[in-house]
Amino acid sequence: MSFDDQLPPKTRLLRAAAELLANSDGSPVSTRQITKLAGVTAPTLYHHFGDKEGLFDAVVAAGFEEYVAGERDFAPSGEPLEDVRRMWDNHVQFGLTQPHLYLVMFGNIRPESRPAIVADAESLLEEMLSKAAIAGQINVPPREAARSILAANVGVTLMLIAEPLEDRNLELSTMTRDSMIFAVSTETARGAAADDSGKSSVVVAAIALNAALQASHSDQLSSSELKLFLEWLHRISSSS
Amino acid sequence: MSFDDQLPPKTRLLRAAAELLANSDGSPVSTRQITKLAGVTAPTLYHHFGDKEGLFDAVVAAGFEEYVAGERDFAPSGEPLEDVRRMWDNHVQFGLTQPHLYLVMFGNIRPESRPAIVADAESLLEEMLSKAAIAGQINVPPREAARSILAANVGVTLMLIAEPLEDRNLELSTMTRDSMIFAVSTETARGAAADDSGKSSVVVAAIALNAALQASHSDQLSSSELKLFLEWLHRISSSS
DNA sequence: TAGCACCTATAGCAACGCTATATGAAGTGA
DNA sequence: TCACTTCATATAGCGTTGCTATAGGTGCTA
Repeated sequence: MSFDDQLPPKTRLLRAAAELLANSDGSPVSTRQITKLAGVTAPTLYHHFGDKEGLFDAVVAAGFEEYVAGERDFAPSGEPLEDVRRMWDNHVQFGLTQPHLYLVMFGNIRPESRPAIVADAESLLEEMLSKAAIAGQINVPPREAARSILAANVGVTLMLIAEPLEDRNLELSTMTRDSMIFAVSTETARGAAADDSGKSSVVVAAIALNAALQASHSDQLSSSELKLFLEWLHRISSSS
Repeated sequence: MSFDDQLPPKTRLLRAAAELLANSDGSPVSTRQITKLAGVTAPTLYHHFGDKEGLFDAVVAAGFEEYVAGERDFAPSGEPLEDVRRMWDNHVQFGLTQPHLYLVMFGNIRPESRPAIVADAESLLEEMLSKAAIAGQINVPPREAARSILAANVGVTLMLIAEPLEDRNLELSTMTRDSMIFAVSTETARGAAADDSGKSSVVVAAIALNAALQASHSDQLSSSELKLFLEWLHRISSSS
């Protein structure tokens, strides 16, 4: 009926909220349910978390830790784009196993907590994409690529969550994933060769150099020189 | 204070709900607010719509009509993939101008109404993609392509909605859009490059950029800027 | 022992979604 | 014209929600 009485009320509240949130089929979870399961009374909740939303934020933060841990856990394969694929799949998997947590994290607009979470997820991806950029494997700046891929990843995951379980088709995920990665990558594992002027190769090289510079802290240029240099690089990178 | 008394209560309820939903900054809208603005009492709402959710569904349905109308309004350009681009942009625009409506439509899981809406949006896209398929312009079945593109479209739109208005960057949309379309299309308007021997370092990238720049006559930099830029490049390239 | 944070409980408020019941208006058939 | 049905609206109030004013314990330090 109630929770482990040894644990402090704050922890019991967190666990109770997480459990109820996970098992509620989309229906809202009331503070009374939570406090009853945790074996405490209302003011305790508000003392520790200020708000119902505050409690949920704490639950989400915990869930996000789990998500990030999942994203970091596998060792780099040496093939950055392959790792990006695994990060994508891990993201989808997290959304499907914890749909309610995921919805609070990504399916809502909550100007306070959401951008931070999104930014974190983005930088995880960007980190990996930077490696790909250094290896000259992508033709788009890592930051933009990360934003774009993450957006598609979120969209796919929400789509799958909303779909009834029986006709949930993961092919949507793999197809969209590979489309996005293919689009930003320099591999031309596609038919007809390319002719185009050297312009896009300039862009690729500029992006690669930019990423490499970020990673290496080269000291060949003074900081003021470097600043201007990077600005020019960016200008070159973002030419059409 | 109240709404046009000439209109039937049902219509007034719909308009009041739509107006309040549009102007509420994410905060929930109560039935009491709605009935007060519409100038009716509670049972009237429940007589016509059964439910608060029923009323909201009706509002969403109206909003969806508007969305579909927007998707259909422009005449086909004869270039199906170009039309897909415009549908994408229209979708994003709809989401940004009616964020709360959009969130109810796409950012939630509501097993009843959502799949129908999604299916409709999907078939609009699929219709257009079928034309592209007939013209041999895509290399993926239209249905799968539509699902995939729509998922990415939704993800991007939610991303943009969640972003604070001042640093909302539509480039995310166009880039993701073109990535998705490029990935499913048979056109290979892609640059060469991807020559690199695999070893990646600042030096290699700098050399590559240097060579590429020599060959391409990029006009992103003025001649004086270019001169200094190349000098720095050389300094970086000849570092130990 | 006194004082002081900290934490928790009792009790209850205002607002919420919703409804049992009643009343009015409008049409229909004899 | 009159009962009868049907649809639409209103009065009043139920149960639940998120939240809080207030007070009581508990364990420290002085």
